[in-house]
Amino acid sequence: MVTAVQHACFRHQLHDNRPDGSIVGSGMAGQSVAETKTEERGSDNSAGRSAEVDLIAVLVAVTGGEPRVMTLDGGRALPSGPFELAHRSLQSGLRDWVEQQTHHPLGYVEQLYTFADRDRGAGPTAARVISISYLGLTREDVGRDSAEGWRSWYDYFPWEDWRSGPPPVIEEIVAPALTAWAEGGGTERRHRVALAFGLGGNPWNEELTLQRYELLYEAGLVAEAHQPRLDEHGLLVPGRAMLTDHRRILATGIARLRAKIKYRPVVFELMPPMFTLLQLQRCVEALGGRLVHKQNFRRLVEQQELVEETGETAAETLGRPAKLFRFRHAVEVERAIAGTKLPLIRS
Amino acid sequence: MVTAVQHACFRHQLHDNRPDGSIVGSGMAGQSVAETKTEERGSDNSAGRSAEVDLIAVLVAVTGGEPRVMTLDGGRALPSGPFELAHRSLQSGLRDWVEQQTHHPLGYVEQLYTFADRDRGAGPTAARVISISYLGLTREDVGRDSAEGWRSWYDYFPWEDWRSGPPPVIEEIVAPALTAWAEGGGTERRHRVALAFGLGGNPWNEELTLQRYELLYEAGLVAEAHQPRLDEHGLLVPGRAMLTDHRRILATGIARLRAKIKYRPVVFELMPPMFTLLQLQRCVEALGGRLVHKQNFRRLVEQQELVEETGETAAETLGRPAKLFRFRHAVEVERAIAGTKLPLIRS
DNA sequence: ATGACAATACTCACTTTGAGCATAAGTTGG
DNA sequence: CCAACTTATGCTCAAAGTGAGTATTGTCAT
Repeated sequence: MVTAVQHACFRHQLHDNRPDGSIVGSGMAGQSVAETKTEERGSDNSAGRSAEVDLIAVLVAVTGGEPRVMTLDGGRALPSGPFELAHRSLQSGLRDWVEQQTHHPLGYVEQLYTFADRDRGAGPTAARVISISYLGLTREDVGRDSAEGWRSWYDYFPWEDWRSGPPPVIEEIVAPALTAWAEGGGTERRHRVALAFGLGGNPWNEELTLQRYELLYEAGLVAEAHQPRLDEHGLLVPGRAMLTDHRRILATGIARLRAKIKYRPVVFELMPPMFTLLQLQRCVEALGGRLVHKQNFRRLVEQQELVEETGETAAETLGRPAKLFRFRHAVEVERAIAGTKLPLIRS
Repeated sequence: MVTAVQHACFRHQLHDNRPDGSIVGSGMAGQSVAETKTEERGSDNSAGRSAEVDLIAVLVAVTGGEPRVMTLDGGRALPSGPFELAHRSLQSGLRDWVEQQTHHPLGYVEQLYTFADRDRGAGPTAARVISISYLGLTREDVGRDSAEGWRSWYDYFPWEDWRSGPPPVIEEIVAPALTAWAEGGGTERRHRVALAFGLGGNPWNEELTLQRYELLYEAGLVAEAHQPRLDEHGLLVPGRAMLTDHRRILATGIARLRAKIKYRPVVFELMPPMFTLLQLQRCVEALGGRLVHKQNFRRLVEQQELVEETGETAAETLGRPAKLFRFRHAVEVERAIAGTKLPLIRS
């Protein structure tokens, strides 16, 4: 526990929380703008008791060492559709829409977050919409009509890929722009920027994807399809835009996945039935946007008995042939037992 | 990562996931009942595009060493109300309802899960309802009109409190009943029961609260207010019932909180401004339902610099006076940086 | 054979945990 | 004031877990 207290936590007191529990404000004065942005951007009121409910999917696959997300409309939207009474459940509704729109079967799925504002996207007259978002993991079905909607998620967040060192975009564009913006916002704002983007000696934390996006949005540095702030500052951070708040939802999905692979064996949902340890490593690196220490990575995977040898070896082109492994599905059950990190008593 | 793979994970392929990512079925045949119970119990179809949206709160406090939850209606319901267009956001809507119904201010709040079925509670004619649930943490305002709706959450889940050893209910009632039920369900079902309840040599995992409840529900061993299965088996597991699916939502909240205190310093939301380390420990123990090793607990809290001395000591009645500490709010920011557990390269 | 390129094996120095043992500092009942 | 009790704090020790490298071993393309 203490652990109970081991990581980061943020307070929100009278303000809305972010999907990832990120910091919003600690009661200090000043950035009420920041604090109220996430779940409540505008929206006209009236009194009604029903709302339209949308289901949105962040469908992820990793192919060719790139993390990809399924998109529609030329990369501008995530698969989505309204929840209808005909749907058995939220998840089955989502599955219906995704399979219908992308012709891609959905495997592992988990709920991400429920948003209640679309103000970012719709005009001021837009009705209240509830967006229930899901994260889905699959293998890209190479060699089909697919490849169609799959795009590297780094197209949308170029500053998130640190696999070949700090992305130049940060030092060249993001950092200066954000720093300038933060000038007008007190220490708190500068602090948030430094933490999120690893400036001023702070280490980079790949899990803060959503916070970084929100910061950029708040600073008016990203444009979305419906709202091309193109000339406001004459300066925009690179990265492909999306409709309404789909890019925010994508950021939420990335953040969740980056955090989750660290404590649950979900990566395997993205791997083919058999793979080499290097392939597994590349997959993890693609998701995290960072390189990992090869030897230690293998040690972990093996000592945790997450995989088992298949007996076969990869027919690679270069170097010593690697053994092919398969995921030990048994761990799914075994690990259900683990979990705890409290300094428990007894045994 | 490998870590990426470190804990438990479950597959669901064509079935709905549980709020806590719990196991549902692994493609093996047999328990389709289990697999489809969570989010899709019945509900009549028609074609509509809007739904009623409810906000439900699991409001937690720890007083007198007991974890409490705020209830209404004589302990049969959680604070809740419909989301209306007049609400600024989901969270503010929730706050409005809770404060109006309980007269208790809401502090820390985080979204729990969105359910789409109320079949459990409402009759077959019930319209589609979306329930968006939240977890809230506060300090019980002792010495007010309050104390009113606060109930120990172990009233609802007696088998969850292991602070004074394995609860007798398990060996006496739960285990036999579940075992009998599992007989008719193949190895898989027996396995699930053993894992969830720590039978057959398996260790107890306090985080599986929701899975345990679901298992009991599936087995027809718990009754809810609207559906008092009282005589079906002539045997029911003890534990207070609630309206519709509120008890399930409560279980979801408990599970989430038990998991969260292990990696985020949220316990402090439940503590008074100043406290002794033993009080903090008791709070953690109350939540987890398990005892922790005192010395190691302190070591963790201190070495992680989660607290700082106030200089004062507690005016206790017994034993050596303890120092009073306060939470170091700075860690909220510092910890935002941490997070990673990948065997990263470089530094 | 010679390199190049990976896959694998092992080391080593710390750090982090799980479990206890030992003291210290008040309170309470003679 | 002393003995008995109760809780707070200090410390020790060994077993695991981690971060960073170094060394070897297979294969394929010259």
